[in-house]
Amino acid sequence: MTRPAIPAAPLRTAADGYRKGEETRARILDVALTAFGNSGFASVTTRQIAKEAGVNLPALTYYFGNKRGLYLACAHAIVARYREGMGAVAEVSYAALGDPLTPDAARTLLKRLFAALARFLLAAPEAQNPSLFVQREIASPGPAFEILYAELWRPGIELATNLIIRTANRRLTETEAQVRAILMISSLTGFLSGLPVIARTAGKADYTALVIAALDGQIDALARSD
Amino acid sequence: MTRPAIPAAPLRTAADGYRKGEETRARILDVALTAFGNSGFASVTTRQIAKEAGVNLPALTYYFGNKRGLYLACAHAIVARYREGMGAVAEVSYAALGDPLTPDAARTLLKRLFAALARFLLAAPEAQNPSLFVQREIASPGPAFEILYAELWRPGIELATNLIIRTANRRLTETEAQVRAILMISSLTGFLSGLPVIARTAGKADYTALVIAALDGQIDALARSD
DNA sequence: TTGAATTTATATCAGTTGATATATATGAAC
DNA sequence: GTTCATATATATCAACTGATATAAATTCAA
Repeated sequence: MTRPAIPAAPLRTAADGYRKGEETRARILDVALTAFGNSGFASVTTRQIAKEAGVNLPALTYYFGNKRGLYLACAHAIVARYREGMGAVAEVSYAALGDPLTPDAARTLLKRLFAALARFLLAAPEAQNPSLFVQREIASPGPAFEILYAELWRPGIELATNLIIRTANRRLTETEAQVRAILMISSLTGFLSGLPVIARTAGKADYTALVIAALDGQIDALARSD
Repeated sequence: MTRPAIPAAPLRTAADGYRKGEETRARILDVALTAFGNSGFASVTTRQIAKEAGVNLPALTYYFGNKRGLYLACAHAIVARYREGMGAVAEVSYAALGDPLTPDAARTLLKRLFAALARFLLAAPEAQNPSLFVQREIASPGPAFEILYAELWRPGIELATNLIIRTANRRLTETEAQVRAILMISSLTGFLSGLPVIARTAGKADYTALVIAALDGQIDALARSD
């Protein structure tokens, strides 16, 4: 009983105690994030991850308990990354939803929100796209479904839905707005999935600007009463 | 050498010769389509498919050579299903692209195309969504990438792109139009991925009508010159 | 420097996977 | 009814997978 099932490593910070372990842990997590995100839970073997991270097999068990634990750690890391990249912008919208909101103001917030999301997602290195991980887990629930659904998917769609309702000047059902919210978010994540394929034929344009322009157009269309 | 590596079954029609084999083959393919579509190539074991289809393991080898062959057969079946469901509508648009086309006419065609796609995709039983299979293969290329890319993805996006260019009355770059095409198609496929999750909280509304309405709104927005 | 906790490495296990050799059953043609 | 291609079933293999027991090495604090 010299070694606990899941060591206390995650509980320590990088500052105190053994630092090298933290680096190894981070390296494994980074590799796993990319691998799982691109290929899914079952397609990736623990040996692949270990090899690519430059560690041996038991290291994964040591740091993350088991494959599932590593996968869950990836999910938590993704949530943290989203919070870091989108938390501020989302918070502004959340706060604004408390008070009454003119359609114009809501529209501005919605545009900012989606522009931020587009920038956040398109900024990530192409191989390490967090949205692919999330998409996969939503499409066919795996070990990390609950986390990603509760921490990202649901609140994200709820926020967008509420903003859309306040943006449209004609009355809009909760369901109608929700459908539009999901369509807009999905368009972004789906675009990212296709991006590597697009870059095959078309050159590398500044897709961020183009995507934001297209989304702005969609948001403008919400307010129109036809 | 009594049995060929891949038997001639696929070459025969259901009408002549041994019919029972055709039915077994179809049953396996149907199960595989659902399983692969929902969980991906690696997550599904041949034993699962065999059990669910009510056959024993070597039957898969007998009819499809190997797991990869079965997966490819699924991809071909999906292409055929798309052709069956969308071929006519797509053909009309293709034909119209030959002649000059007013923005209004292009818009009508585009609306028809996307309405047909929405109906086609949302009509499929929720568990057997062909777009999930395609999405997965595009996002992380597997054995069936080339087929699905060449037969579905590329032509679909090309068609939508050309119609969008003719719909927008202000000049639109090929790339700009392509981005919009991918965003619109992705929104649909992404919506489908999320549908089972949505049905969790919200009841089963008539999403088809709502989705088509939203897409129509997006298409109308294309023509506006802001 | 010593000593204990942390971190890495070796060897190996039991279960699963895709695949095949082999045998038997079924159906159609003559 | 005999015959041959078609179709299904049994048993088994080699490779791979996730995981662990075990030991060595490293790191930091005292």
